[in-house]
Amino acid sequence: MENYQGDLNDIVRASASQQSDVVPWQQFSPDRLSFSSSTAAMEDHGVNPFSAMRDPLLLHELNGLSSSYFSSPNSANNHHHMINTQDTSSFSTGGLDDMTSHCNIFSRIQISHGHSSSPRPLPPPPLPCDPPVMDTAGAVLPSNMLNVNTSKGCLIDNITATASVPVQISSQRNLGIKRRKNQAKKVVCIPAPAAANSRSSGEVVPSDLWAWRKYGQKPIKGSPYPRGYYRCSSSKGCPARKQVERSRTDPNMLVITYTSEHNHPWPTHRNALAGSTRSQPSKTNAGTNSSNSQPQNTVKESNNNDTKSTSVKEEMKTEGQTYMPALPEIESQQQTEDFFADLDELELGFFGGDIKDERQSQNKPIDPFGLFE
DNA sequence: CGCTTTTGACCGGCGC
DNA sequence: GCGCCGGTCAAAAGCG
Repeated sequence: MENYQGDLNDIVRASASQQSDVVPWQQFSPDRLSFSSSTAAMEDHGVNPFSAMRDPLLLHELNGLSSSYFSSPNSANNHHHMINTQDTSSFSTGGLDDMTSHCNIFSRIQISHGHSSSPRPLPPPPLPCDPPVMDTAGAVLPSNMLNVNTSKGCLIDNITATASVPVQISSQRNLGIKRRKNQAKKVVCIPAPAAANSRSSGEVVPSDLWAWRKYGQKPIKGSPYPRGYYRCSSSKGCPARKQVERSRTDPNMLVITYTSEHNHPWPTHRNALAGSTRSQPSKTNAGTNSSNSQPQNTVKESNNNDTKSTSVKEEMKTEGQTYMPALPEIESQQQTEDFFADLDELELGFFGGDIKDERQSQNKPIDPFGLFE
């Protein structure tokens, strides 16, 4: 079985050898910053005190990533602008490959909210390779690196249709609901870590502060890459799920689909690693986790100039707290955004954070995925 | 011992 | 109604 086509090992191998084919990519523009992830699909969400928690996935890691791999000093003040929410319906697969192919693999990150209710104008055409953008905290990212996509029923290039299938939150099989309908999902496209980040099996799974347990893997029709199914193991009964798969069009991209939300605070520590072949309970993560019970996405709000990033800024106010429920002053959209508010923060994490600073202060090479440690 | 991953089987939604 | 396919379960094995 280890060599069957869908094995993530193959994914890794493929990623190492393949060039991106088509990567629908959306250029960030300052005027498209707002996070409008609210959707009717999330109405049943209610107010979850934990919904405002940020998923640290990639957050700290990509902080480091960004600062490590993109060292261009210019483009400060743009970090908010790098976050873009869009309707994937506006996605076009054309004309983007070149851009990405010219860039560092880390120049492409997409984050997609699952909503398409508010069609948005087509984005400006992407530039071949925008210069890196540095946030005020010093994180550097190429301006085309991150794409926040809000669309229920969105279709990111390589996201299979299931990512867009409306689903509903439910308990699992015992309720006879295997496909969650009308459940908002958030799709995050990140540069796939190199094989060096792989598990012992070669699987590439970026780690985050949540504890995820893999409960399944399925080959997906039409995709050479299997999809891994993970659930939150930090707390029993936590409905949070995520699916990890490689982009079928760009093996260098990892597509993570988040489903449901955590119903518990951030884990103060990861679950026991026994039996785990995780890529890295590494010093990086382990150190930060063990010494700090709060998420590492302590984003420094150093730039409030952009009034469009309401939700972003609101989220950033939670800095320094173990977790923070949705703040009351958050505008009407907030409640419905709660679900993926944490994921919204992911993007923020790309542009700032303590970890990066720590790493920089230590003058250590940044290893966003624990690849090189 | 408790956790993980792996993997085949099962189940239900959906399209035809 | 049937078959395909995606999502989940659960047993087995491995790891710390």
